Amino acid sequence: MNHTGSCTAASLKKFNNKCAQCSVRLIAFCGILDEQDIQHLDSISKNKSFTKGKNIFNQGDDVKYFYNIKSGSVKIYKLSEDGRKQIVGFLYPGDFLGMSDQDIYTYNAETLENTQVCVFNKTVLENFFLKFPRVESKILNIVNHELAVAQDQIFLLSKYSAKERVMQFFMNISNQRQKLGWIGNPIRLSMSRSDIANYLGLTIETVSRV
Amino acid sequence: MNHTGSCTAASLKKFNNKCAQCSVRLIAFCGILDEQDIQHLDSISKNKSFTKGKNIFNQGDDVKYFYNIKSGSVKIYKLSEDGRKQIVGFLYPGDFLGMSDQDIYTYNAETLENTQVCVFNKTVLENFFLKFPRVESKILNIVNHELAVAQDQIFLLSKYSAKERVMQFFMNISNQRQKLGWIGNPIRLSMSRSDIANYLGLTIETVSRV
DNA sequence: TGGAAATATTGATTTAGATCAATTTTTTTT
DNA sequence: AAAAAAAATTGATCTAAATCAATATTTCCA
Repeated sequence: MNHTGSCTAASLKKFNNKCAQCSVRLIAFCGILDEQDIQHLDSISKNKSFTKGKNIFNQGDDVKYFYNIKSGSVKIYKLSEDGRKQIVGFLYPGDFLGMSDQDIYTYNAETLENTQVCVFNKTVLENFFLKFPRVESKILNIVNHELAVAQDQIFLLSKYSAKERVMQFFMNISNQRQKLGWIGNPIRLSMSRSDIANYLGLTIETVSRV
Repeated sequence: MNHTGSCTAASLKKFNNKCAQCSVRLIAFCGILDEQDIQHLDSISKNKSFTKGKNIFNQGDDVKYFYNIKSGSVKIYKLSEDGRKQIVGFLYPGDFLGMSDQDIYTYNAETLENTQVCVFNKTVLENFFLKFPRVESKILNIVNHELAVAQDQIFLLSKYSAKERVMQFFMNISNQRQKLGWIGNPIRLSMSRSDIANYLGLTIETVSRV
């Protein structure tokens, strides 16, 4: 065994601060935990990095981990049996992903750029919920928000014209950035035209035109 | 004061069994509660009936109540500023409705036929969650399922042809009925062609044709 | 039960956006 | 920095589903 340093439990604790100092803490589900309780969460989370275009998980895989995005962005998409693909959402710093109503992920998650995430073991985080039910309440609120966003997208796909869809997309991006406190101009989008078109239920040519 | 009967608390309790004997108990969120705990839920719930075509609540109203459907069916739909309407779901016995990510309902709920619901005061049920966190976990699972259904609908609206949409709709109805243990044939639909068309992002003429 | 109103079907025509195709621009690699 | 590859734009044509229109059928209610 390698002894490069000798630390007591107490002195270790003060270095165990990735959650306490996390840049997305206040906008993520962990924002409801105080300085004391965040240490518990810290002990069950791990940081991980993905380069651009990597799969975080795939549709059909067993749900082993939940994720929080720290930086970068992610597209989530579904594939049908015959290979058709539909992007059902874009996720940004502070967003939580990986939860499912089943034991398997119901969609693919792929990074749009270099992305840092915070990883939780599914079972361990679920046990954490038992100790801190307020955290599960917060997650419930987040999933309800995702549902509301999905219903808005249903409206868009069914009732909006191509022009309206693209306009709404930029409105959403703008609101998203405002929420993250980003005021960058000109706007640089992490997703391709092809991803935008797919998400909006249009072709790339139509998006270019409108 | 009117004394038509004198009951002790104990004798009252044995009549207080609408939840224990509820026909949808095993398929609704309350199914996870045992004979003991269901009594607590019973004491905070109230039955209510709506005739066909009545609003249970409207988009924009303050969220005061949550509902469980006991019998009948409900359509939930969103209205845009300029009056366009989009049905985002049909709900059946056992389904839970009224939860929102905000303090206001984000859609309208209207009965498709005579419908019996079970009503919970929002604040009271939220306090109940604090005592029985397993119930909130169950609700979280239900909302995750609704999200998965909404994402399937996004796929349908963006990638399926008119024929495929109508076929998928009948598949869903069929699965729904099987889950409720209904084997009725021929199938009687509670929603109009116009509702089906709206839900599937089509016109009534196209649904008639395919 | 009959007649009105609502709902559904079928037909003719139009159109928004898809598809096919040819550049042009941007990004990546050498 | 030049060449190659990838992504985006622009143009011409096509088509699935919308719209407009005319019955037909079902439901409602007096």
